[in-house]
Amino acid sequence: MPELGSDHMYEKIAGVLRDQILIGDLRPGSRLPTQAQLSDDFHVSRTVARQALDLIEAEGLIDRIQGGGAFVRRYQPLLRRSALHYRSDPGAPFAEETLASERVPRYSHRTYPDRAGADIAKRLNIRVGDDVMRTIYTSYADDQPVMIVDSCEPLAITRGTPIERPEEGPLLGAGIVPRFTSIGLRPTAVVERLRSRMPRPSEIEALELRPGTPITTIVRISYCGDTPVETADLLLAADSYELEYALKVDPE
Amino acid sequence: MPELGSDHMYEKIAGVLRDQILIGDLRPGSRLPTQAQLSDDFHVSRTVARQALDLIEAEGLIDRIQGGGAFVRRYQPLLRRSALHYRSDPGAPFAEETLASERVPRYSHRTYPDRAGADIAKRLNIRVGDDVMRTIYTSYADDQPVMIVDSCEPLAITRGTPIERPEEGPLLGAGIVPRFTSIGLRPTAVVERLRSRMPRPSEIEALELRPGTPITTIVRISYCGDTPVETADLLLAADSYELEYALKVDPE
DNA sequence: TGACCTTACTTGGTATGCCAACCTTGGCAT
DNA sequence: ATGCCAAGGTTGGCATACCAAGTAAGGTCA
Repeated sequence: MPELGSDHMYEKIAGVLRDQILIGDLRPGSRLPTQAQLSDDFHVSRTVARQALDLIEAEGLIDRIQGGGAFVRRYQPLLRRSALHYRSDPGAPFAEETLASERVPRYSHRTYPDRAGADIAKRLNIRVGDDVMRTIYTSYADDQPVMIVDSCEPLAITRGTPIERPEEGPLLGAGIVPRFTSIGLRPTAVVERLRSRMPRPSEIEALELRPGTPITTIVRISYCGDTPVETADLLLAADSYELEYALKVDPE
Repeated sequence: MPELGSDHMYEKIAGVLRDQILIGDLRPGSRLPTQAQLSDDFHVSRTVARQALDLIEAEGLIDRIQGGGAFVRRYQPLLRRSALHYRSDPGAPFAEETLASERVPRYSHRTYPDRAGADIAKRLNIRVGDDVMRTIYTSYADDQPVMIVDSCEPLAITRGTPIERPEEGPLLGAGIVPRFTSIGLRPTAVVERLRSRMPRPSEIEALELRPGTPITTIVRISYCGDTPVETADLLLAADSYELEYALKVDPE
């Protein structure tokens, strides 16, 4: 059935290494044979051994260090749960989900007033140029960047309220539900739209992505009834996250 | 600022081509310069031109045809909406979402009784070896495979009912909500857990994936109250799908 | 006009070779 | 013991070269 085991040597070598990695014969962190070793073992040139490593590197299975060797990559994703992020009680979803994986959470942010562009305006159902409060977060787990969030809230709604600046006050690090609830605008729905693809160079740099790592982009809009109260673009390193969506089926 | 523009020629060439593609200078479907052309233009060997193409191919930006050339890849994902799949009315979610993108839906399936393995048993809260009805779907849009679903339902629940075999009877192609509702077990919640990563060879084959295309795996469990009534493993071609989750925030 | 075939073009697989960059380790000196 | 440095090992970037395999286009033949 599966015609695996191509007649091309570089694919054959890659296949052997891939199998050893996936079977667990080669454990995470362990070192692969050197290129010289591989070319010896398989009776091919180093060129071909390198192509084989190129291949499984693009599959996200190994890390390569110039002068150092190739090593089996670890996979330890965080779990991002909708139930955690969009619950009512205050709390720090990101910190909790990071600690749940026994890793150290940290994030930085920058908040500033901005004007809505065409895209944001459409999402928030406001006019282009209208004032919004914009916050950009970078989240780290064990000092490794795992997520970047670019969030916008219409100032027409939040201006003058205690939550005008998201990262000030008692609800620091809390989700949007408790925040807007605190000003009497309890969110009723959140819509997330996601895509996964290979990253652009700027994204590779921002998330310090290694080769063979896809990213997931999420466009989020939070509603209170029919009015959008917040929108955000999330950028996640796909190898750092598993996403869980808990959906309630409405009764008729 | 962004130190884009490496000092390595293959990255430089890849950068130029990538920019032209992303800017839209090179339109989807259009042909890139030949390797010979590139090596001429940039004064490098064909080896380096090939490396540059290898790179943007791994990013999912181009398709290459031996003897034919390299072409800018198209991106036309379907939209998979939770609201569509888990609504109450009967209907054919996959057909609808495919037609919504003006493409031709088609799917094949195979249904057979099976025994639960450790994983399935745990998800369905039954014992290992218990009877389940298993159905494997392969869905196509314009004859291209875009999704594979491996679904299991405990026969302890469905045996003898009209929905024992999912793809028989009047609710053909319908979602799980109307199906289980028809036997008096209206599902109340669905949990989906997703991951994105580069595909294994078997997955590349099954979904006819091109290089640089990640996949998204979804583990789904459908509940009626606290009892799991169905579980499934979904495998999606990431370049064929955009996923939308509409979440209702529960009132305190 | 349509089917077929030849030919030039283009890409893919692989071998060699060379040097730069980087890591690792062991030895030396303080 | 500690720090520094040199040497060897290993990977990365790139040039050349050759042949196989596949495409595309034009010409021939029916």
